[in-house]
Amino acid sequence: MARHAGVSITTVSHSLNGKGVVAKATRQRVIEVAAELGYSADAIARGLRSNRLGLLGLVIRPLDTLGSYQPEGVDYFLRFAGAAAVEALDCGYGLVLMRDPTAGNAPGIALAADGFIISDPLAGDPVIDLLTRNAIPLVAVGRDVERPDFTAWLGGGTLRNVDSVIAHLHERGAKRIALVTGTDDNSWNADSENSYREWAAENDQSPIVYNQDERLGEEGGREIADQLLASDAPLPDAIYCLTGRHAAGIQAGLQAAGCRIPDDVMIVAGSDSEQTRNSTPPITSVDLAPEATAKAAVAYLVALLEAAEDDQPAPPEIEYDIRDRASTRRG
Amino acid sequence: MARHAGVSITTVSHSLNGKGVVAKATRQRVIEVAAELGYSADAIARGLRSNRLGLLGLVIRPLDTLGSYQPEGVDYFLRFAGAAAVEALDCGYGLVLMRDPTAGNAPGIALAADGFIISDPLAGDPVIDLLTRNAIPLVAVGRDVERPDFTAWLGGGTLRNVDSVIAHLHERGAKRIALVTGTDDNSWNADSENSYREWAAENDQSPIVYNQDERLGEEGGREIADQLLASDAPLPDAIYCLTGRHAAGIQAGLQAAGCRIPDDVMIVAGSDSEQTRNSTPPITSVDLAPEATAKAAVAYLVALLEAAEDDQPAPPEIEYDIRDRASTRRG
DNA sequence: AGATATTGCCAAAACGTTTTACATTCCGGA
DNA sequence: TCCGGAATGTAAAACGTTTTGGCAATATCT
Repeated sequence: MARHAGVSITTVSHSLNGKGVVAKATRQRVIEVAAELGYSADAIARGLRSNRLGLLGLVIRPLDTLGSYQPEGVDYFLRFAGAAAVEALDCGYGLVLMRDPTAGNAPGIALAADGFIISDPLAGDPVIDLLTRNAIPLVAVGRDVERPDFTAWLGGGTLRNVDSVIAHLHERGAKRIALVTGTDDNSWNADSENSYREWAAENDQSPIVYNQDERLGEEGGREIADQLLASDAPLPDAIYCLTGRHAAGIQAGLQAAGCRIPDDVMIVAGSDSEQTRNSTPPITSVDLAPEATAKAAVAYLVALLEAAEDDQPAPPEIEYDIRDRASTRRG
Repeated sequence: MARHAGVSITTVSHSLNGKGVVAKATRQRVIEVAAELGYSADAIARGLRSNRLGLLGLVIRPLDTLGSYQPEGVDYFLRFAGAAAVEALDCGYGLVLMRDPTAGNAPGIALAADGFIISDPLAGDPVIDLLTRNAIPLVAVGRDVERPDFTAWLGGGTLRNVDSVIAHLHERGAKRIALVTGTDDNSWNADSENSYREWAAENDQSPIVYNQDERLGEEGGREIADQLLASDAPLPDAIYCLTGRHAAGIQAGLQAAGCRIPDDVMIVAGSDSEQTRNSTPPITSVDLAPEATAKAAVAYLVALLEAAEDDQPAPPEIEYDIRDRASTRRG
């Protein structure tokens, strides 16, 4: 390239990057020759010098514990990943989806990313340890409940979802509201349960909480339905179930026992999915806005990477809507 | 690192990579010190030397033309991307989803990938040009119809889908079968239409073919329904519609005009999606097996990358199933 | 005219590996 | 005692950039 343009390697670099001092004419010529030759600087060599590859890593923790990366009907994460990849591209970065990079055979490329997005970190997440140890910037979606001083996370709105959902159910006439969470040790489960218990305490209701393994899917929901039916206590008149697949299973299980939805029991899912949209009746759900969240997370991370040390941006807020469906529409 | 272990940089490299000649004891010690320090070779520097980053690129062409990367209800591509990412990880690679790298502001990292997967290349696809010019190995899903000598592609089974679908419809009693394709200039559309026309010629049926822009989604399907209804020719008694969203729109459009599905017209979609699963009646569809296809594509590409020049592997075959639903189940 | 800036370019160092080719030590055999 | 070869380790080159410092040549000032 340098030979073709009749200048030094240095001048080529300066011309193409707009750095240094190069005569306009020379710069122009170099740019033309580069275009003609289809030349562009090798990203790896450039990365070696600058320690910036132009690559973001994405780790979706629930998929690590779920084992499968294609759980049927759970489209939240794939939509999240797709949207994140696109937003990254728009910011001039590539995005690599990875599994837990602390687990054994992570590809060497893992730690070469400029920054990371961790979706739903576990409590005291070792991935966050690894990254901070290597001084790699990261942004989390959902907080690490054991790391209160780590503030670069977004998605705090999920906390307020509990209140919105309870308000929604009250409005529709619910009196005794139960909560069903997953068992992953993340803030989505933990904070939701805490908020719920707070509300119960404030309203003199004895809390009704079930925790069910996310991996069990609809079948796990049916189990919860059985437990509710077998319980001595009367059935709640509304159930807030964080995961969509559990919600669909609970609804099916209750219906199988002759229980009418929404007239006997109303159901809300904390995460919209194909199952909640297409159950009969369709299940009212919180739309966690995977695309918007992903975009916000990427934009925030990029801002973090490109900001000066001294004026770090604050995490963006995200608003979630309730998709009002027949499972909470009485009469 | 070298200092900590009291050996030269060379010996560290040799020890960790199992190359060169190092005394067993020395190698052991180096490995221990590395583990203790949490040291592992910098992927970028290594990449610079070896020209291998451990990164695969994925370009999904239909999403480039679709404009959006999250078309509602089109889950094929996100499932494909997710599965590809996971399989890549299992093979020790990271996977980067990219847009058309020939279009302007591609991230520099684009050409640093070790190999590429191109899903549904266009005719004479410039992305394939770019990659071959840069000697980057690639694998396509679907062939480039203008590049008959390019053989590293899989998914030829889509050709046979036309036959299977027609056989299925015949079996259910269809006599006049219409075809609706998209307008993207790829082999999925082109080869399907060719196969259909061949079949029509062989069976003395005058072909009924509509082409509709993929981007129009269900609305585009309704338009086709209107055109069918407005046509002088009698309605076909079965429609094979390649995209799921068009199929759902056609079904809705015909139903709105009082046409009964499947009794008056049967419908088959060439690609399963949320719309085909959840229309009333549910639409019989070809399951394009995005996960299996993605896995096969990645495995094939990795085999290509790691094979010696002289024994290149052959592309794998993929089988597709027809999901038999009510839209083709008469009386 | 001589001193001092300014402009335009380049050589060389640095980034952290892998690879090649060579240096040292040690041993056994002549 | 000397030599050849095996065993072990290392120095140096190479990968393709960016960055730093400097050197001419030209322009500007006194």
